Amino acid sequence: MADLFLMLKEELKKRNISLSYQRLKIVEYLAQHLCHPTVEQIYTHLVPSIPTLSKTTVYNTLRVLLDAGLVRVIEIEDHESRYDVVMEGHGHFKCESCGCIYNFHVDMDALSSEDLKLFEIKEKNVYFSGVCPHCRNK
Amino acid sequence: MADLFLMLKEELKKRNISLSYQRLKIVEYLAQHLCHPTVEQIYTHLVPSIPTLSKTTVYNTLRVLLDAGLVRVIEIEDHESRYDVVMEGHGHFKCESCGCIYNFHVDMDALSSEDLKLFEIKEKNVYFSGVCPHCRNK
DNA sequence: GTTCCTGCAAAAGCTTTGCAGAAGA
DNA sequence: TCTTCTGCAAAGCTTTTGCAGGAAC
Repeated sequence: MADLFLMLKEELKKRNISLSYQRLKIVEYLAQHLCHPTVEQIYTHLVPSIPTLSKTTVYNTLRVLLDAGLVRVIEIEDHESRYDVVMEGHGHFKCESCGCIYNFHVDMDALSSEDLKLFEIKEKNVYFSGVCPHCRNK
Repeated sequence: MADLFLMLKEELKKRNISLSYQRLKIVEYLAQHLCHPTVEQIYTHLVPSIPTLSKTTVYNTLRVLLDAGLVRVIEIEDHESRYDVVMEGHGHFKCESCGCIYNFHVDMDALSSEDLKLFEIKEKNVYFSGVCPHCRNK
């Protein structure tokens, strides 16, 4: 993948979204951790280097990115939202043992149904769950 | 579809889950409203006929049904859980305008990926969103 | 009598809102 | 200066837990 972080910065500049230090760090974190972090994870990871950071700012920033269409929310039978910065056609697999979320390729175009021919489809999500290879080997 | 309500009652009896009046009504509601109700919807609908009903009981009952494998939880970018009593291979479409959730047929077996060959897949969910025909015509 | 079910009240957890002060243009 | 961003505190929501009273067997 080309540098996702740079691409995101570019996109933000294009949309006139100012890039404060906090926002920069959050975007950087998202670009480096494609495992779909929760607000909690982002916050916990960044607080050591930005001691004044608040969760409100994490929420605010994610909301801004969401409105700009740069991230997507996914919720897989949790009551925490997770944020996804890669938008191409892929599904999400959640390991019920370690809780980690993996991406896998899905041909979203092939995924349709006669039942929906009169529907306007704007978003397609595929969520699997089970046990990942790492946990199976234990 | 054969009578889903009777089928569910049968399944509950098989599993030795006692069927109180409250539980009976909740199961009946689920069987009659396949549009994936929230706890709120179930509660609001049943309270007039069962004035002493509490949401705790709705939660309790759904938990029991969940543990018995008779319902499934779905969460589509809401912070409310919705409950699904039909287990066969189908996806869920949420209309972003009216909020209603529709089922549509998906060939879940055809839906897989090389990426997951080492994973143990236990559940497959397909969530679409967009605008339903009814709302498009407004 | 023992077990399970109900439902009030309170707590817990995630997210949003109000607002004042700080930072940036 | 004027606007935007930050972050504390508090509120809002959904869901869970503790527990006492009640129903069923």
